[in-house]
Amino acid sequence: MTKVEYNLDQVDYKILRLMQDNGRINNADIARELGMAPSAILERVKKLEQKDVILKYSAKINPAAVDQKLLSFIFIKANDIIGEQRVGLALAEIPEVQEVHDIAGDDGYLIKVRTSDSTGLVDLMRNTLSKVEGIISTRTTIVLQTVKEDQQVVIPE
Amino acid sequence: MTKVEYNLDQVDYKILRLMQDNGRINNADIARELGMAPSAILERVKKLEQKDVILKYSAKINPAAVDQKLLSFIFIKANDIIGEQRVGLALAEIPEVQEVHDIAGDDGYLIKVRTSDSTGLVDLMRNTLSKVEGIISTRTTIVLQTVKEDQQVVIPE
DNA sequence: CAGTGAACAGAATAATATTCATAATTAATA
DNA sequence: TATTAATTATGAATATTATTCTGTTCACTG
Repeated sequence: MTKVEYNLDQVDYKILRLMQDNGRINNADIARELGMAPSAILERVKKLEQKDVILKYSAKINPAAVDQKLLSFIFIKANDIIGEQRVGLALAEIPEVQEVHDIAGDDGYLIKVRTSDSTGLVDLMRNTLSKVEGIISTRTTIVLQTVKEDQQVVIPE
Repeated sequence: MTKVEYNLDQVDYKILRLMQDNGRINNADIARELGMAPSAILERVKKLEQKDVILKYSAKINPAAVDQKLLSFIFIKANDIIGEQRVGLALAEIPEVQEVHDIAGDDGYLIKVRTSDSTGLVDLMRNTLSKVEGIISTRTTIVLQTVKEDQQVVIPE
């Protein structure tokens, strides 16, 4: 049980808002925005990283540009023991699988998968998913069009 | 119809891999990694941004740190006309809604929502979702635990 | 009310970003 | 295939940021 206290204040929230919106914003700009010294911002940001408030920085890449045009969600029923998650972890190892969620109700997982096209999806299911021990059944939902897709979180205050 | 040619080569792919993994990596480091001059990397990166291969940079924030501990997926049946997407766009405006996908089959949407807890979810559905015109029905799936969640895309070669 | 620690400012230094002129490479074509 | 044009890279110079460090303030505590 790792109970963590984050203890964030207004300034932290403002920094997070700026960095969530632009992961490459520099300390100088944040400092200007908040009317503080860049060195102070640097300290804050480092602390936010250490406290695991900021988990990672990443460049969002256009899936179409790297030929990953098909997005699908797959519900997977598994025979995992409660609490354990052998299947979930195995699914998480697959590069095309962007998300693995343990969901309530169906003793199963919901995963998000990106492939080049429907052929790629079929291949993935045949060659990779089928190799995962403990999968009982799957139900696939194809995405026709994505209206919004980000990881932006609502920041308080 | 905006048909785009991305025309990426090995070097671009390597850059994308590095930047997807670390959105704050600097040109100097990329240059060292690839055995090129930093100025050349800068040019490449700028081109990747202009071509919309790199869509955005962002800091991934720990949802728990900002009290957004509950993740849910909601299937939404709507009476949108095919091709149009009034409902989808309205859903996309809601800050708690991170994703809106137009899905095949059910003439509906699949959305991903983050709230503080189940109370927050209920509030959102009562106060915000219910205000969206054209929603026929919803079916909610609660996430108990997330095993993996990123936007990393498989980069060729 | 001295002592301690956290947070910030400001100055100095180190590192990186950016610009630009030139060279190398590649592609196009006569 | 030689020649030109266009693209891409280099390397040096400069601008901007990151980072370090010292000193100050302020809140808290014994």
